[in-house]
Amino acid sequence: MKLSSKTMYALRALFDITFHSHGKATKIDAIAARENVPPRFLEQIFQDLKAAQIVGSKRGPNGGYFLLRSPETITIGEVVRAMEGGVEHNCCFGSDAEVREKCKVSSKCVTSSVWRDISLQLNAIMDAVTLSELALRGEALRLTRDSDAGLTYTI
Amino acid sequence: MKLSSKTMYALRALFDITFHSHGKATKIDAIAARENVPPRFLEQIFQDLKAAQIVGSKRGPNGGYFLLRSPETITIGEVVRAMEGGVEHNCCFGSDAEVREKCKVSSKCVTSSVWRDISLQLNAIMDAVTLSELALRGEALRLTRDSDAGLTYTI
DNA sequence: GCTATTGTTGACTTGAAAGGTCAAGAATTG
DNA sequence: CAATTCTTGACCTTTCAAGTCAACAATAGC
Repeated sequence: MKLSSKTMYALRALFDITFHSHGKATKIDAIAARENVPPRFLEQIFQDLKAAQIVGSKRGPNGGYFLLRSPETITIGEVVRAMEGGVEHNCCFGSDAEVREKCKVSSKCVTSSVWRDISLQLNAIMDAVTLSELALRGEALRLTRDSDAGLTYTI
Repeated sequence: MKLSSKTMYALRALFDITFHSHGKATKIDAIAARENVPPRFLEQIFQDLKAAQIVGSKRGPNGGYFLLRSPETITIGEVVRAMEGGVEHNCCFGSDAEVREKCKVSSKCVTSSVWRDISLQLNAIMDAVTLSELALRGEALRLTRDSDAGLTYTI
Protein backbone atom coordinates (compact mmCIF):
# COMPACT_ATOMS: atom_id res chain seq x y z
CA MET A 1 0.00 0.00 0.00
CA LYS A 2 2.62 2.51 -0.91
CA LEU A 3 3.26 4.40 -4.09
CA SER A 4 6.32 3.55 -6.15
CA SER A 5 8.98 6.22 -6.10
CA LYS A 6 8.39 6.63 -9.81
CA THR A 7 4.87 7.81 -9.09
CA MET A 8 6.02 10.04 -6.26
CA TYR A 9 8.62 11.59 -8.54
CA ALA A 10 5.97 12.15 -11.18
CA LEU A 11 3.68 13.91 -8.74
CA ARG A 12 6.50 16.06 -7.48
CA ALA A 13 7.60 16.96 -10.99
CA LEU A 14 4.08 17.95 -11.97
CA PHE A 15 3.72 19.95 -8.80
CA ASP A 16 6.98 21.67 -9.68
CA ILE A 17 5.76 22.64 -13.14
CA THR A 18 2.46 23.88 -11.76
CA PHE A 19 4.11 25.78 -8.95
CA HIS A 20 7.15 27.30 -10.59
CA SER A 21 6.61 27.71 -14.29
CA HIS A 22 3.38 29.34 -15.31
CA GLY A 23 2.67 27.97 -18.74
CA LYS A 24 6.30 28.03 -19.85
CA ALA A 25 8.16 24.93 -20.96
CA THR A 26 10.43 23.65 -18.22
CA LYS A 27 13.67 21.71 -18.66
CA ILE A 28 14.12 18.34 -17.09
CA ASP A 29 17.39 19.37 -15.53
CA ALA A 30 15.80 22.35 -13.81
CA ILE A 31 13.06 20.20 -12.31
CA ALA A 32 15.50 17.49 -11.35
CA ALA A 33 17.69 20.02 -9.56
CA ARG A 34 14.85 21.73 -7.72
CA GLU A 35 13.15 18.54 -6.70
CA ASN A 36 16.25 16.49 -6.13
CA VAL A 37 15.30 13.69 -8.50
CA PRO A 38 17.72 11.69 -10.72
CA PRO A 39 17.58 13.48 -14.10
CA ARG A 40 17.88 10.37 -16.26
CA PHE A 41 15.12 8.71 -14.36
CA LEU A 42 12.98 11.79 -14.74
CA GLU A 43 13.35 11.60 -18.52
CA GLN A 44 11.82 8.18 -18.45
CA ILE A 45 8.99 9.36 -16.22
CA PHE A 46 8.13 12.24 -18.50
CA GLN A 47 7.87 9.88 -21.43
CA ASP A 48 5.12 8.07 -19.55
CA LEU A 49 3.39 11.32 -18.66
CA LYS A 50 3.56 12.34 -22.27
CA ALA A 51 2.10 9.06 -23.46
CA ALA A 52 -0.73 9.60 -20.98
CA GLN A 53 -1.44 12.98 -22.57
CA ILE A 54 -0.74 14.81 -19.36
CA VAL A 55 2.25 16.82 -20.54
CA GLY A 56 3.54 18.01 -23.89
CA SER A 57 7.13 18.71 -24.91
CA LYS A 58 9.20 21.02 -27.04
CA ARG A 59 12.76 20.38 -28.21
CA GLY A 60 15.70 22.63 -28.71
CA PRO A 61 16.84 25.68 -26.78
CA ASN A 62 14.20 26.96 -24.39
CA GLY A 63 12.41 23.67 -24.83
CA GLY A 64 11.08 21.47 -22.08
CA TYR A 65 7.85 20.03 -20.77
CA PHE A 66 4.57 21.72 -20.03
CA LEU A 67 1.07 20.75 -18.90
CA LEU A 68 -1.32 19.94 -21.72
CA ARG A 69 -4.33 21.05 -19.71
CA SER A 70 -4.93 23.46 -16.87
CA PRO A 71 -3.95 22.23 -13.38
CA GLU A 72 -7.56 22.18 -12.20
CA THR A 73 -8.36 19.44 -14.68
CA ILE A 74 -5.45 17.12 -13.90
CA THR A 75 -6.11 14.77 -11.01
CA ILE A 76 -3.84 12.74 -8.79
CA GLY A 77 -5.79 9.65 -9.80
CA GLU A 78 -5.02 10.24 -13.44
CA VAL A 79 -1.32 10.52 -12.71
CA VAL A 80 -1.22 7.48 -10.45
CA ARG A 81 -3.05 5.37 -13.00
CA ALA A 82 -0.70 6.54 -15.74
CA MET A 83 2.34 5.55 -13.72
CA GLU A 84 1.25 2.39 -11.94
CA GLY A 85 -0.98 1.04 -14.64
CA GLY A 86 -4.66 0.68 -13.86
CA VAL A 87 -6.01 -1.56 -11.14
CA GLU A 88 -6.34 -5.05 -12.48
CA HIS A 89 -9.49 -7.07 -12.21
CA ASN A 90 -8.68 -10.67 -12.60
CA CYS A 91 -11.12 -13.53 -12.13
CA CYS A 92 -14.82 -13.27 -12.77
CA PHE A 93 -14.85 -9.50 -13.00
CA GLY A 94 -11.95 -9.09 -15.39
CA SER A 95 -12.20 -8.28 -19.05
CA ASP A 96 -10.58 -11.55 -20.07
CA ALA A 97 -13.35 -14.01 -20.91
CA GLU A 98 -11.07 -17.02 -20.75
CA VAL A 99 -9.93 -16.22 -17.22
CA ARG A 100 -13.50 -15.53 -16.22
CA GLU A 101 -14.53 -18.94 -17.45
CA LYS A 102 -11.82 -20.75 -15.55
CA CYS A 103 -12.76 -19.15 -12.28
CA LYS A 104 -14.33 -21.86 -10.18
CA VAL A 105 -12.97 -20.97 -6.77
CA SER A 106 -15.65 -18.94 -5.06
CA SER A 107 -13.30 -17.15 -2.69
CA LYS A 108 -11.51 -15.62 -5.65
CA CYS A 109 -14.73 -14.07 -6.84
CA VAL A 110 -15.63 -12.80 -3.41
CA THR A 111 -12.31 -11.20 -2.64
CA SER A 112 -11.88 -9.67 -6.03
CA SER A 113 -15.39 -8.30 -6.04
CA VAL A 114 -14.67 -6.64 -2.72
CA TRP A 115 -11.34 -5.35 -3.90
CA ARG A 116 -12.98 -4.05 -7.04
CA ASP A 117 -15.42 -2.01 -4.96
CA ILE A 118 -12.65 -0.69 -2.78
CA SER A 119 -10.48 0.32 -5.69
CA LEU A 120 -13.38 2.13 -7.32
CA GLN A 121 -13.78 4.18 -4.18
CA LEU A 122 -10.04 4.76 -4.03
CA ASN A 123 -10.02 6.05 -7.58
CA ALA A 124 -12.87 8.41 -6.73
CA ILE A 125 -10.87 9.78 -3.83
CA MET A 126 -7.78 10.28 -5.93
CA ASP A 127 -9.78 11.90 -8.70
CA ALA A 128 -11.05 14.47 -6.24
CA VAL A 129 -7.59 15.98 -5.82
CA THR A 130 -6.13 18.09 -8.61
CA LEU A 131 -2.75 19.63 -9.36
CA SER A 132 -4.00 23.06 -8.43
CA GLU A 133 -4.93 21.66 -5.05
CA LEU A 134 -1.30 20.58 -4.74
CA ALA A 135 -0.14 24.05 -5.65
CA LEU A 136 -2.38 25.54 -2.98
CA ARG A 137 -0.93 23.22 -0.39
CA GLY A 138 2.52 24.16 -1.56
CA GLU A 139 1.86 27.81 -0.90
CA ALA A 140 0.27 27.11 2.46
CA LEU A 141 3.24 25.01 3.46
CA ARG A 142 5.74 27.55 2.27
CA LEU A 143 3.98 30.31 4.18
CA THR A 144 3.95 28.34 7.39
CA ARG A 145 7.56 27.46 6.85
CA ASP A 146 8.70 31.04 6.52
CA SER A 147 6.69 32.45 9.38
CA ASP A 148 7.69 29.51 11.55
CA ALA A 149 11.30 30.57 11.52
CA GLY A 150 11.42 32.32 14.86
CA LEU A 151 8.51 30.67 16.59
CA THR A 152 8.45 28.71 19.79
CA TYR A 153 6.09 25.78 19.85
CA THR A 154 3.70 25.42 22.75
CA ILE A 155 1.71 22.31 23.35
CA MET B 1 -2.19 -0.09 -6.97
CA LYS B 2 -2.78 -3.74 -6.67
CA LEU B 3 -2.73 -6.07 -3.71
CA SER B 4 0.09 -8.56 -3.45
CA SER B 5 -1.03 -12.11 -3.98
CA LYS B 6 0.03 -12.79 -0.42
CA THR B 7 -2.67 -10.42 0.77
CA MET B 8 -5.20 -11.86 -1.63
CA TYR B 9 -4.40 -15.36 -0.40
CA ALA B 10 -4.78 -14.16 3.17
CA LEU B 11 -8.20 -12.70 2.48
CA ARG B 12 -9.30 -15.84 0.70
CA ALA B 13 -8.04 -18.05 3.49
CA LEU B 14 -9.86 -16.00 6.11
CA PHE B 15 -12.98 -16.05 3.99
CA ASP B 16 -12.62 -19.80 3.77
CA ILE B 17 -12.41 -20.20 7.53
CA THR B 18 -15.37 -17.91 8.06
CA PHE B 19 -17.42 -19.55 5.39
CA HIS B 20 -16.68 -23.23 5.85
CA SER B 21 -15.63 -23.94 9.40
CA HIS B 22 -17.82 -22.52 12.10
CA GLY B 23 -15.50 -22.00 15.02
CA LYS B 24 -13.59 -25.23 14.46
CA ALA B 25 -9.86 -25.28 13.86
CA THR B 26 -9.08 -25.75 10.18
CA LYS B 27 -6.00 -27.40 8.68
CA ILE B 28 -3.78 -25.53 6.29
CA ASP B 29 -3.95 -28.33 3.77
CA ALA B 30 -7.73 -28.27 3.72
CA ILE B 31 -7.82 -24.54 3.07
CA ALA B 32 -5.05 -24.78 0.51
CA ALA B 33 -6.93 -27.48 -1.37
CA ARG B 34 -10.28 -25.70 -1.32
CA GLU B 35 -8.88 -22.32 -2.25
CA ASN B 36 -6.19 -23.56 -4.59
CA VAL B 37 -3.32 -21.86 -2.80
CA PRO B 38 0.25 -23.24 -2.40
CA PRO B 39 0.22 -24.93 1.04
CA ARG B 40 3.76 -23.99 2.01
CA PHE B 41 3.10 -20.40 1.17
CA LEU B 42 -0.07 -20.48 3.17
CA GLU B 43 1.89 -21.59 6.23
CA GLN B 44 3.94 -18.46 5.97
CA ILE B 45 0.85 -16.31 5.55
CA PHE B 46 -0.80 -17.75 8.61
CA GLN B 47 2.27 -16.94 10.67
CA ASP B 48 1.75 -13.30 9.80
CA LEU B 49 -1.95 -13.47 10.57
CA LYS B 50 -1.12 -15.06 13.88
CA ALA B 51 1.42 -12.39 14.73
CA ALA B 52 -1.25 -9.82 13.95
CA GLN B 53 -3.57 -11.47 16.47
CA ILE B 54 -6.15 -12.24 13.84
CA VAL B 55 -6.01 -16.03 14.05
CA GLY B 56 -4.95 -18.53 16.69
CA SER B 57 -3.60 -22.03 16.20
CA LYS B 58 -3.68 -25.47 17.73
CA ARG B 59 -1.15 -28.20 17.05
CA GLY B 60 -1.51 -31.93 16.78
CA PRO B 61 -4.30 -34.10 15.38
CA ASN B 62 -7.46 -32.12 14.73
CA GLY B 63 -5.43 -28.98 15.09
CA GLY B 64 -5.38 -26.03 12.71
CA TYR B 65 -6.15 -22.35 12.61
CA PHE B 66 -9.20 -20.44 13.83
CA LEU B 67 -10.34 -16.84 14.11
CA LEU B 68 -9.45 -15.16 17.39
CA ARG B 69 -12.47 -12.86 17.20
CA SER B 70 -15.88 -12.98 15.60
CA PRO B 71 -15.99 -12.26 11.84
CA GLU B 72 -17.95 -9.03 12.38
CA THR B 73 -14.99 -7.50 14.19
CA ILE B 74 -12.28 -8.38 11.69
CA THR B 75 -11.91 -5.86 8.89
CA ILE B 76 -10.30 -6.02 5.48
CA GLY B 77 -8.18 -3.04 6.45
CA GLU B 78 -6.79 -4.87 9.40
CA VAL B 79 -5.81 -7.82 7.24
CA VAL B 80 -4.30 -5.69 4.50
CA ARG B 81 -2.25 -3.70 6.98
CA ALA B 82 -1.06 -6.90 8.63
CA MET B 83 0.12 -8.31 5.32
CA GLU B 84 1.44 -5.29 3.47
CA GLY B 85 2.81 -3.44 6.45
CA GLY B 86 1.29 -0.08 7.27
CA VAL B 87 1.41 2.88 4.93
CA GLU B 88 4.70 4.67 5.39
CA HIS B 89 4.90 8.35 6.00
CA ASN B 90 8.29 9.57 5.07
CA CYS B 91 9.39 13.18 5.01
CA CYS B 92 7.94 15.89 7.21
CA PHE B 93 5.00 13.81 8.35
CA GLY B 94 6.87 10.68 9.32
CA SER B 95 7.75 9.58 12.81
CA ASP B 96 11.47 9.77 12.16
CA ALA B 97 12.71 13.12 13.46
CA GLU B 98 15.97 12.90 11.57
CA VAL B 99 14.25 12.43 8.22
CA ARG B 100 11.83 15.20 9.05
CA GLU B 101 14.71 17.57 9.72
CA LYS B 102 16.43 16.79 6.44
CA CYS B 103 13.32 17.50 4.44
CA LYS B 104 13.97 20.73 2.61
CA VAL B 105 12.34 19.95 -0.70
CA SER B 106 8.86 21.42 -0.53
CA SER B 107 7.36 19.14 -3.15
CA LYS B 108 8.16 16.17 -0.96
CA CYS B 109 6.11 17.62 1.84
CA VAL B 110 3.23 18.50 -0.43
CA THR B 111 2.98 15.14 -2.15
CA SER B 112 3.38 13.14 0.99
CA SER B 113 0.84 15.22 2.85
CA VAL B 114 -1.62 14.57 0.06
CA TRP B 115 -0.80 10.90 -0.03
CA ARG B 116 -1.17 10.74 3.72
CA ASP B 117 -4.69 12.15 3.47
CA ILE B 118 -5.59 9.75 0.72
CA SER B 119 -4.30 6.74 2.58
CA LEU B 120 -6.23 7.72 5.68
CA GLN B 121 -9.39 7.73 3.62
CA LEU B 122 -8.45 4.43 2.03
CA ASN B 123 -7.95 2.84 5.43
CA ALA B 124 -11.36 4.08 6.51
CA ILE B 125 -12.92 2.46 3.48
CA MET B 126 -11.17 -0.83 4.09
CA ASP B 127 -12.08 -0.78 7.75
CA ALA B 128 -15.73 -0.55 6.80
CA VAL B 129 -15.73 -4.05 5.32
CA THR B 130 -15.64 -7.06 7.63
CA LEU B 131 -15.14 -10.77 7.20
CA SER B 132 -18.82 -11.42 7.77
CA GLU B 133 -19.54 -9.09 4.89
CA LEU B 134 -17.30 -11.33 2.79
CA ALA B 135 -19.22 -14.38 3.94
CA LEU B 136 -22.50 -12.73 2.94
CA ARG B 137 -21.17 -12.01 -0.50
CA GLY B 138 -19.99 -15.57 -0.74
CA GLU B 139 -23.48 -16.84 -0.15
CA ALA B 140 -25.01 -14.36 -2.55
CA LEU B 141 -22.52 -15.36 -5.22
CA ARG B 142 -23.05 -19.04 -4.67
CA LEU B 143 -26.79 -18.63 -4.94
CA THR B 144 -26.56 -16.73 -8.18
CA ARG B 145 -24.11 -19.28 -9.47
CA ASP B 146 -26.42 -22.19 -8.89
CA SER B 147 -29.54 -20.59 -10.28
CA ASP B 148 -27.56 -19.40 -13.27
CA ALA B 149 -26.90 -22.93 -14.39
CA GLY B 150 -29.58 -23.22 -17.04
CA LEU B 151 -30.07 -19.60 -17.88
CA THR B 152 -29.75 -17.89 -21.19
CA TYR B 153 -28.31 -14.42 -21.11
CA THR B 154 -30.16 -11.64 -22.80
CA ILE B 155 -28.63 -8.26 -23.38
C1' DG C 1 4.93 -43.49 26.26
C1' DC C 2 4.54 -44.23 21.30
C1' DT C 3 2.94 -42.62 16.99
C1' DA C 4 0.57 -40.02 13.73
C1' DT C 5 -0.69 -35.52 13.00
C1' DT C 6 -0.32 -30.70 12.59
C1' DG C 7 1.76 -26.21 13.46
C1' DT C 8 6.74 -23.65 13.91
C1' DT C 9 10.94 -21.86 12.51
C1' DG C 10 14.15 -20.22 9.54
C1' DA C 11 16.97 -20.88 5.66
C1' DC C 12 16.89 -21.13 0.73
C1' DT C 13 15.75 -20.30 -4.48
C1' DT C 14 14.13 -18.06 -8.46
C1' DG C 15 12.24 -14.61 -11.57
C1' DA C 16 10.54 -10.32 -12.20
C1' DA C 17 10.16 -5.72 -11.24
C1' DA C 18 11.79 -1.39 -9.23
C1' DG C 19 15.06 1.97 -9.62
C1' DG C 20 18.47 4.00 -12.15
C1' DT C 21 22.17 4.84 -15.99
C1' DC C 22 23.83 5.76 -20.55
C1' DA C 23 24.80 6.91 -25.51
C1' DA C 24 23.56 8.03 -29.98
C1' DG C 25 20.10 10.49 -32.55
C1' DA C 26 16.46 13.98 -33.89
C1' DA C 27 14.40 18.50 -33.62
C1' DT C 28 14.65 23.39 -32.81
C1' DT C 29 16.37 28.04 -32.07
C1' DG C 30 19.46 31.82 -32.74
C1' DC D 1 26.02 25.66 -38.19
C1' DA D 2 26.20 25.02 -33.27
C1' DA D 3 24.25 24.75 -28.96
C1' DT D 4 20.49 23.01 -26.64
C1' DT D 5 16.97 19.95 -25.31
C1' DC D 6 13.92 16.11 -25.85
C1' DT D 7 13.76 10.92 -27.81
C1' DT D 8 14.64 6.24 -28.13
C1' DG D 9 15.98 2.13 -26.57
C1' DA D 10 19.35 -0.70 -24.59
C1' DC D 11 21.51 -1.77 -20.35
C1' DC D 12 22.57 -2.58 -15.38
C1' DT D 13 21.95 -3.60 -10.43
C1' DT D 14 19.52 -4.43 -6.33
C1' DT D 15 15.48 -5.63 -4.05
C1' DC D 16 11.46 -8.20 -3.23
C1' DA D 17 7.50 -11.05 -4.24
C1' DA D 18 6.45 -15.68 -4.49
C1' DG D 19 7.29 -20.05 -3.46
C1' DT D 20 9.94 -24.33 -1.55
C1' DC D 21 11.91 -27.14 1.93
C1' DA D 22 13.56 -29.69 6.04
C1' DA D 23 14.06 -30.37 10.67
C1' DC D 24 11.77 -29.55 14.90
C1' DA D 25 7.95 -28.97 18.66
C1' DA D 26 3.54 -29.82 20.52
C1' DT D 27 -0.58 -32.51 20.99
C1' DA D 28 -4.24 -36.14 20.85
C1' DG D 29 -5.50 -40.76 21.04
C1' DC D 30 -4.37 -45.30 21.69
